[in-house]
Amino acid sequence: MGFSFVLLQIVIVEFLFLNFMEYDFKKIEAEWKKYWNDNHVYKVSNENDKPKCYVLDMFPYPSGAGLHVGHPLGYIASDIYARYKRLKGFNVLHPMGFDAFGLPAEQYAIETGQHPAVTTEKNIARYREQLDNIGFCYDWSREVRTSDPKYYKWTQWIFLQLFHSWYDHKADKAQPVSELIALFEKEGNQNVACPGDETLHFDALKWNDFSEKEKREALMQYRLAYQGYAQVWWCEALGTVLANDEVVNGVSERGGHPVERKNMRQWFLRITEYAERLLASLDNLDWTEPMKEMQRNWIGKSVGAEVRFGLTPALSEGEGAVDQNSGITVFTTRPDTVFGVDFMVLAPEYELVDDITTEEQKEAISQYKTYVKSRSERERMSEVKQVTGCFTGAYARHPLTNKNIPIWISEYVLAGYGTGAIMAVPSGDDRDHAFAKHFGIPITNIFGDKYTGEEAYSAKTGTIENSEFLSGMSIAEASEAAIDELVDDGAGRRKVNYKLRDAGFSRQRYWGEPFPIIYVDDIPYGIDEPIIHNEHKLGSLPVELPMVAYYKPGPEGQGPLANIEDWVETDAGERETNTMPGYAGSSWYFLRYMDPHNDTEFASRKATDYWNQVDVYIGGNEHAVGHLLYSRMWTKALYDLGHIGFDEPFKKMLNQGMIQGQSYFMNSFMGSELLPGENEVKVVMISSDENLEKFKIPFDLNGKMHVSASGNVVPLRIKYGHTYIDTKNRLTKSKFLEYINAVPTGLILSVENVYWKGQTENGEEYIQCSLEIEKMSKSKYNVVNPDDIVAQYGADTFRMYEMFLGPIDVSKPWDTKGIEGVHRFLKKLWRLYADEQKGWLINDDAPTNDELRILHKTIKKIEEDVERFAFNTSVSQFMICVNELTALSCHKRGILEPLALTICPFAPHIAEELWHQLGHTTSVISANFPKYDEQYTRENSKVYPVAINGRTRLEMEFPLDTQKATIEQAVMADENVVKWMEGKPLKKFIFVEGKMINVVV
RNA sequence: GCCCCGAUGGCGGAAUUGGUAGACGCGCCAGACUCAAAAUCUGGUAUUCGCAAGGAUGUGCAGGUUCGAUUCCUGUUCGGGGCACCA
Repeated sequence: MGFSFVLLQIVIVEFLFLNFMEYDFKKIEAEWKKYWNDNHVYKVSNENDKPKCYVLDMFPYPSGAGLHVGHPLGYIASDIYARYKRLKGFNVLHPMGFDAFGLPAEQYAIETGQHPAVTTEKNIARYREQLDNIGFCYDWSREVRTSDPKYYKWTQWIFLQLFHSWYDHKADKAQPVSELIALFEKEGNQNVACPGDETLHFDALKWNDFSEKEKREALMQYRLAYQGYAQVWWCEALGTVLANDEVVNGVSERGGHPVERKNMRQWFLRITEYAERLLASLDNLDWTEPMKEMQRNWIGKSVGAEVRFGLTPALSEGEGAVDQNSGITVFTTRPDTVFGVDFMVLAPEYELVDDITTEEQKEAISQYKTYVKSRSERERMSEVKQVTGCFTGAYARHPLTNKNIPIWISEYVLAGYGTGAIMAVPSGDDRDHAFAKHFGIPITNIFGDKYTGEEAYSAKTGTIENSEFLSGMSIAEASEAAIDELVDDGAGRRKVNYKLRDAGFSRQRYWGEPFPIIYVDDIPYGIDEPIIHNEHKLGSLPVELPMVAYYKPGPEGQGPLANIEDWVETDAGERETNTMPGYAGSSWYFLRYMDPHNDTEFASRKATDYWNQVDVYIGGNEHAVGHLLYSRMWTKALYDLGHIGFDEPFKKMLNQGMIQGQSYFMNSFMGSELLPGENEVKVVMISSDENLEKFKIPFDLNGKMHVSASGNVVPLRIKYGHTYIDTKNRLTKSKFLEYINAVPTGLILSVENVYWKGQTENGEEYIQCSLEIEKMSKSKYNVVNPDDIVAQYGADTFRMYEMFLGPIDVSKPWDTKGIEGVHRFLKKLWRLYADEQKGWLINDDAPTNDELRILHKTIKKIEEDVERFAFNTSVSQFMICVNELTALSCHKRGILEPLALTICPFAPHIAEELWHQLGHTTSVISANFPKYDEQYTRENSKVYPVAINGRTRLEMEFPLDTQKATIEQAVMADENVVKWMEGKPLKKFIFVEGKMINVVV
């Protein structure tokens, strides 16, 4: 014992002496993080002569699971870019904050009683710690949190701007509602079509006669933030509205209660008024084409016609008659098919349905509507093979032929889509065709031979037949002619339709921004309006979210705020009890970073003019249409109203791919699972079907089988599987024991129950497991914490490894295979500067040409790569550079000082350490990025691949400025070329300068 | 179902504008150093035929355009993301 203690001491002493110049990333990283923090190295000023550059990350939602290795992928990329730009002489704004309102915190509050503000605070602290650990150059003095009253004060303020605005199509911009009122007083609304209700018409006289309520209701149809009705998931048992996410397989995720669609009064943003501008200005953005394409598709502009079908006399006469004016208007992109209409389909929610349904059909229609209430929009759109519907018994009148057209309802027509009604042309549309076949509705053929009777002819070529005056015309001609005729008859008009729908802006939740709205006699007013502000002194923002003791929903599906009577009731009236959705705060946060502590404005005009648009925005493409579209709309609205000087928020947009998790499942295992909160034992059989057969597993052992919907046995997930599984996806007996001891699985697991698949090379028994790539998420137990990686290898290795994994925009599973290589590279880099035994190695010898070539090529490559965001190839180049310099035993300051600067954006800690070791006293980030010298990057000859008939056969070297004729002569004279030509005559000689030579015979 | 993306060695990937497919790293194999191990270094490593020289094949699959295709076009399969209240 004593002996080995002495030995240990010797070893330690030896270790300390011999390794004093070792690459000690722990020490280095801790030291420089402290230095950066203490010296405010990353603080950015709004006053600066340098050109500006705004590099932004999508801010995270601080979830309880903490940051996982997938989050930093984009952050590292933007950090590299920000540091690079700073070294290149830009004043770089690179901020970070938190999207802190959201459903999960509230859900957690419901379950545990902890206030969302408390858990959010805690989660943010954790995120901050994890982010700091990676060494980002954020200016934390500019941090924003959407749940901070100082922040959401301005979210509410912007909401009020939208509430007090309308979209003026003549000026093509948002204008204050006050101007609209002035207009109405003068001439009514005859010159400003009403976006919310096309049937709303009034003159000045009528307007002035309107009551306050009527006026406000009319204005509501114009406002950019307005109230309307929308369907939500209503869960009777929980007494609450559920998010789409919380509804799984048609029942509530919590408790498995039934849910149904319910119409509720909601706030909306009239984003549809911006549809055309959002579409048009995409062309000028430096976004990826797929990203723009997704937005275009989401906006979904289509040109066609609106066609009005009248109702048959039977419906509009006699007792219980339907109003003669209430025909059915449809939108169609194919007016040319109007003579092929065999029936009409209304969305089951369509208002008129109950009025027109005949006595005989009432029961059937009612039953069908009940069924549809249980269906999500997604299901209704995607399950196309399943045809459902119901006949109303009523008929419409075809506007051109006067024929009776049966009116059906079906779930495949969505209420919020177009007009909520379609004219069905079975011979030309697949779904209409399937519907007609299914219900035996006779089909009119308007495509002649093209329609076979088997399937619809939906191609957009050919001529229209059997269609009166349209017969023989091409589709384009027929469309025009049909629209002209419909317009003449007063039965239709040309129409541009957008798939884009107004954005629902209400949530029946607690943890979100309260609306700055008070109802006076049931009329909603902004709290900045005189009736509230002057008379009741309630007008100041923010409307703070009150503390609550519990998070139960309010009466009739209202949010929890409805329960707080003191808060709801004010002198002026009742407060709005809904809160704003998650995207409210995130729609404008990039503006707040520019001037985060401003108490009097959301951001000063000076600050927004200086920083202007975000130069580079990096984030996941799951936000391609949601967040990015809303931000664009808010920016345009703020621009229209004169608050900012630009109308697009993000000049350049880059997507980061998702880092997926690796989940492991046992394929051959038998055990039993204790159901959560119950004493019931569920048998979990984990096996391939062959094993089920083979071992005749008693299904009825102690309880139920764990069987999926498809009837297959569900494989058992191994939580945090990556720490237990070997390289051949096997769980060995010892690891299995370790697993069941360490991880609470909720299972009764015992070794006796295990069916061992076989034995490993070492003779150990194992369970065969399978690997699945899934989203990295806490609930899937496949999350990898960056802290663990940083602790083991350091932040610089982690940063470079994430970049080395591949292009940032590609999704890939997380795998630590290969991280060693990157770590080795950094150690090798270090050894160019310092030797573990001999210490500091830098000398002032003059660099050789070879060394200079390596350096300058590297600088050039890094510059090109960073500018095009190809960081994976940068890492490769650094490796090549270090390998070559190592081979040359280069320890020269003239090479290694610029190299330290070049690698600084990627590995800032080691760069800072080396920079200071080289004798500098200020931060490496304040230095200048080295410039490459072309004389070292230019080659003067090229080894050309010579191909015969496109197949590379040999190589020949020529000086770069050699003429084609000279090369041709030399190539044709080469004996190898002659051999490969096999005596055939030369057909063509292709020479691409600097690339290749091809001899065609 | 609709929209968008992807598929290249055992693995992550490279090939930037249609011009030498497999850079760089991991893994694996062999060797050096070492009492030994770790660390480090050197060489090899797409498949296939061949002792070798060398040849043939090869970028999910089937076609097409081209002197030349991982790259462009058409179709198709599989995987991922989004589809409007998760963020």
